[in-house]
Amino acid sequence: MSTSAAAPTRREQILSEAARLFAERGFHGVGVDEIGAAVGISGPGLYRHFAGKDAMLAELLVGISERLLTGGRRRVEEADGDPAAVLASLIDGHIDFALDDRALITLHDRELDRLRDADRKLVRQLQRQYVELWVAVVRELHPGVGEAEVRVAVHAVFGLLNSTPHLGTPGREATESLLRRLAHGAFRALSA
Amino acid sequence: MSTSAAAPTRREQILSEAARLFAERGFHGVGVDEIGAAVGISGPGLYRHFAGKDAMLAELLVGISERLLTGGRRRVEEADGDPAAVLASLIDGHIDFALDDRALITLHDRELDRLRDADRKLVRQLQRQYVELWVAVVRELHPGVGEAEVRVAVHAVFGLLNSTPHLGTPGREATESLLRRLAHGAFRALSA
DNA sequence: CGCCTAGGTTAACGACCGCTAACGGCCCTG
DNA sequence: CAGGGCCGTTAGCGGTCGTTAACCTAGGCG
Repeated sequence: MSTSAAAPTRREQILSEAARLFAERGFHGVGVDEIGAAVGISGPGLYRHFAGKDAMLAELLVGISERLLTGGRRRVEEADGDPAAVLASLIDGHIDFALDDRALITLHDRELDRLRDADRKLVRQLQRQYVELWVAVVRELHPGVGEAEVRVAVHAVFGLLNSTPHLGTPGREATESLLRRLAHGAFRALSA
Repeated sequence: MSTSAAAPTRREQILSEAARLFAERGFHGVGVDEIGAAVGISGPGLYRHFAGKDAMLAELLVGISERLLTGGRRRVEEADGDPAAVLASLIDGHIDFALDDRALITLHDRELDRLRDADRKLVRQLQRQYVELWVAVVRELHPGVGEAEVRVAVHAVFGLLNSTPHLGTPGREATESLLRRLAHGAFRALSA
């Protein structure tokens, strides 16, 4: 394993707490003093680890987008040739991500506009590539449906899967299987 | 007609522009000067119409929640007795709302925590009642499914329908019918 | 031992922001 | 025509926030 670590480094602690706070109260609603306090240091001590508050948000959003895209690509390769299996795997992966990192999911489509231009463009590009993964496989499964409609449907299913932050989960397993069924049901209705 | 007006009053102008700006850059990311400039007056002139920035957000969120709930109740009454017709009507109504007032949909689940305690409780209560409308009718249609699961499904479909802000609509009619199909497909998969 | 680096601390600055104060013009009404 | 809301304006206050500066301490190492 390359990027996994047993004990989280200080940088990772900060990122994790910042993600939680940003998701709870919004980027502008959280002060650097609060982020520092959440990891036991106070205020400007954060600047030993990050260039600024913007840099934390940027690293979070770029990281999410990269992880989503990388995981998606791996799943497409693993189930190559069988579009139905690819789609099922993409759905499962997205559900895992949504349930494991609710805070990041929230940030992902909420605070994108707070980034500097370069970072925002990078994140947008990664997001777009991730969407293309889904669009390609869904188009294989529903050849009669136009590309624009498929794109809308993919975004809509993202909205469905990303709704997890709003609900008090009634058991991880049950939620997982329920979301899976709902997502498949939505796609199934595409060319009905 | 009681509340409709031909020419928008200044208050309504302000609310409309504030909604747009809040949705674009977040509540904390928009200054009162910007809101004023958007309606042609500048800065503190807003205080002739609202007690403060918080009051604008409060009125927006309470207004959305009330309109959603009122519209939902009306639809339940109109199609009384036929659960399938009620659900179809609720879905259509929610789609209309999502497509007509994207900015408000965005605010609705993004800036709730910026409200004063009393306002937040009111909005939460209205939201909960609206959800209950959906849960009741979906449970009638899927008697075998537990209440917690139905609630999750309803929230998930809200996420699906509210995904409209993210996409560049390819024609209002087409988007409307597409979202309708996806939502029905998701619910259909509930007890499969 | 002496020193450098890593990772903290507190103080303070400059910018911004929400809001109030004080003021003025327009228009309607008696 | 006098007066009073209504609806603006500008000036400025008080607080907060991101960031920098200056300083301190512990630990590894030649």
